[in-house]
Amino acid sequence: MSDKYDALKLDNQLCFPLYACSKEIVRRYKPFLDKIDLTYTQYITMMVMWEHKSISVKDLGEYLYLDSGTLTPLLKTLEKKGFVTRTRSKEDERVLIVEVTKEGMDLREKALEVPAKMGACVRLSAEEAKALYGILHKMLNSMEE
Amino acid sequence: MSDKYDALKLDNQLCFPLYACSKEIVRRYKPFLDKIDLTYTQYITMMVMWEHKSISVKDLGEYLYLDSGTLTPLLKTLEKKGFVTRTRSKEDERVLIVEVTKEGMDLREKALEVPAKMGACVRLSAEEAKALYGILHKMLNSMEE
DNA sequence: TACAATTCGATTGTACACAATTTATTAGCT
DNA sequence: AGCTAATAAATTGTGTACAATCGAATTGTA
Repeated sequence: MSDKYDALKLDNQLCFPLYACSKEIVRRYKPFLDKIDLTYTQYITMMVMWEHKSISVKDLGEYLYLDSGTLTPLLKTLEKKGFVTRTRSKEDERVLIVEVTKEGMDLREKALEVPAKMGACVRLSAEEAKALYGILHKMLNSMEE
Repeated sequence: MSDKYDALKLDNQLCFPLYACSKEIVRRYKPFLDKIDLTYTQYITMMVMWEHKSISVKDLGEYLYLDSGTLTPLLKTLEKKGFVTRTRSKEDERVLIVEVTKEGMDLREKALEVPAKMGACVRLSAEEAKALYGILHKMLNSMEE
């Protein structure tokens, strides 16, 4: 019933459902995010912008677990769409400050329906959601070494 | 303490830690997978190949939640590396049969250490791992509509 | 004050992901 | 049999991800 290769079976992986679930959920977001002209990564970036208004690329990357290779082109796209501005810091020219524009803040109103609509897609009980949230954050913290 | 925008805060998202966790874990796999010349996606593809030996691209995609747009180039890479062959089915020329080669099966031996090494990276208790596994599979099932 | 080390963002290159379209083949229907 | 619909991969185009490297600016230190 069990052999030495059991640990290499897809069904026995913990990481694979995590990876698959993550992708499926992002796919579920797409129809709602299309309406406000954002991709999922742009959406979570805007979440940070809505809260912080002004932030460096470095700090943004730490919140989002993304590096400049991903953020630089993404922020240029958001700038082109008019949702953020990108300006070098006066105090330290190495630092690039990202700031949310009025259009970016206006988008927040339209984005309000996204979490509501998505909530209906992910059918988990309150206890399951809480357990999942706790375990994922524990994993993330343990991985920041 | 709470406002109408609470649902749009990164900290209140359930999907974001899922997305971040998934990426971080894939990043953790990299050093181990580099040793056997596979990316993470190629690794889970080989897991299916090790179990099934022979399978169509369509069935492979259903196991992995991936479509031909991702699988076609990935399988061509695995073919170039000598781990699989790609042949049209005699019964139905539309179907492409992927088969694992001897080199592909040999790789399984070298891959055995990967789950062992990764287990040490993901510091979860047995109960947490089991709960996570259950919740993720419930989500995946509920999303297959 | 020189200057080596560090930091920050941008760039480059590789590899996914997935929607949308295309092409070839097969199945279903009359 | 003839034609339409459906199916399976491949292709195209856009957008991440991330390692590695680069270049400019700043810091720490002798």
